[in-house]
Amino acid sequence: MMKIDDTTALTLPRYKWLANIIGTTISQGLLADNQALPSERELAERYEVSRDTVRKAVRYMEERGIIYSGHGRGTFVAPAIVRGTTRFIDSFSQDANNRGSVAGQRVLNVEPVAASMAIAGLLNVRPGDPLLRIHRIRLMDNAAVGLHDAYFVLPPGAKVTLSQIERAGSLYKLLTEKFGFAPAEAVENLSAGAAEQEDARLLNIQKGDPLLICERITLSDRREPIEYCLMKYLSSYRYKTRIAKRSGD
Amino acid sequence: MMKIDDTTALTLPRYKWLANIIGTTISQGLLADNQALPSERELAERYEVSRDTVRKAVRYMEERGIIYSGHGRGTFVAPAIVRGTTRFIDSFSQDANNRGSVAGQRVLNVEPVAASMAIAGLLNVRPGDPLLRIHRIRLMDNAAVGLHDAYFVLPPGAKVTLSQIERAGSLYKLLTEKFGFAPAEAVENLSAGAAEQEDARLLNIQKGDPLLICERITLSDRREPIEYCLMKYLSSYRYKTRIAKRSGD
DNA sequence: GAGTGGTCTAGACCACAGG
DNA sequence: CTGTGGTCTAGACCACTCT
Repeated sequence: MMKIDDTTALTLPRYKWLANIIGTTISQGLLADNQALPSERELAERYEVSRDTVRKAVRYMEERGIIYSGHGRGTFVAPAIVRGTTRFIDSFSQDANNRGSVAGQRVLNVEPVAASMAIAGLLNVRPGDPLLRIHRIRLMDNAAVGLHDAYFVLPPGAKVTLSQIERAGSLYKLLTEKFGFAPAEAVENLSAGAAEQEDARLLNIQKGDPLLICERITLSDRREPIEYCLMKYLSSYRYKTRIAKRSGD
Repeated sequence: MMKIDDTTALTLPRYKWLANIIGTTISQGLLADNQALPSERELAERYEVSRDTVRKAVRYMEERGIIYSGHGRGTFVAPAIVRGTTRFIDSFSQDANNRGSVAGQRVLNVEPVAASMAIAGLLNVRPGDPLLRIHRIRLMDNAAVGLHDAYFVLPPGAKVTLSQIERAGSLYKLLTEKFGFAPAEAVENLSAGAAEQEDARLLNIQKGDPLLICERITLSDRREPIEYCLMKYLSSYRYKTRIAKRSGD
């Protein structure tokens, strides 16, 4: 056995620790696109872990689109075009960072509301049950790019104020730390739509202009629905995503 | 060791074999949403495989959004709302099946073209290099729902005819079997846009109507770009996707 | 404390790619 | 033929959840 590791004295699993080392090397641009990595056996020896642990690190990075491997050929650095296209739940700020922009928001309204029949069905609560609604404009480099209309299922008595949200960098972080909001997975439904009068006013466009419409249901680690969010984005907004291998393996 | 298995005498890896058994049970509706599966140790014993093989099967299904697991709690059936939202490359026919609809197409044009500067850059070829362009209308239950304008990098001398495409159920299948086209991954870029005159005519809508615009670059197993496709869908079309856990693990 | 998933090891053999 | 990734095993211990 080795001494866990050097600087990252946290109890990080060894495969994630290894993945971080390799991932950092790649993100620093020290390895070219499609360049081969050392073989799994060599990595195992070099970092004093079992080959199976190396394989876990490799799979971990493959899932994230950082590297890919071919049977009998080797493991390689994924080209830049696919790196960083893996989506996460709080993807807006994420996306902004990837583009070198600054994500922002202007909260229009935060209020407790009673669940409508439509939303109650989606969130698995009874119509009339209390929800927290947060309506906001999303900004990118201080320019409005979209609208978010979110409805949260929060524990009774959870009180969120406008100033809290504005102080917090991330709404999700605030809800997670204060109210045990624990998003684990989300389902999104994208389509195109035309701007309504109100959308047009808020986004400073014309009524009828095209918008990217995204409906999202967020699920907890127990797969209970905890948020419904209706998002509308300007046509200049880009939603990047990565698609895995074919259905037949 | 056991006798591999009963009917599926193929040399399917044991973890996929196990995943198929469990997956079939779930898709047949024999297990309720969020119902707990037997523990990994029990599955290992029952199916006479090592626990590690069970874990591989579990991870395999987790990636596909079929099940999920919680540390110290157990493994559970993913709710129907998330099952089947994992996207694959040839997703159009896939989507159609999931909705109980029939995917179709009407090929407008298939012709060799010289790469424009814009497309050459994306496909990593030189401007003027030969590409195969396939322009078609996508149908769902015989109604037009979108336009696909695809540019393929194929081996020199590859000849594809209109009748071949119309006979083949899937264009991807045709290209894969005939010309070694081997898609492994794709990057998609979604946005909203307004219908041009030509789009409106083909889709039978008004100029300026909102469209869901999807640009895709498909990569081979060696991560070389092999297809660029510009897709435009009616606002009634839904693009469903699933998002994994947060960025912090 | 009992039971669960999560990590890790040290071997083994198979399947594929490339000279 | 050699080297690579892919599969599989039989243990071990840790970390978490629930009662």
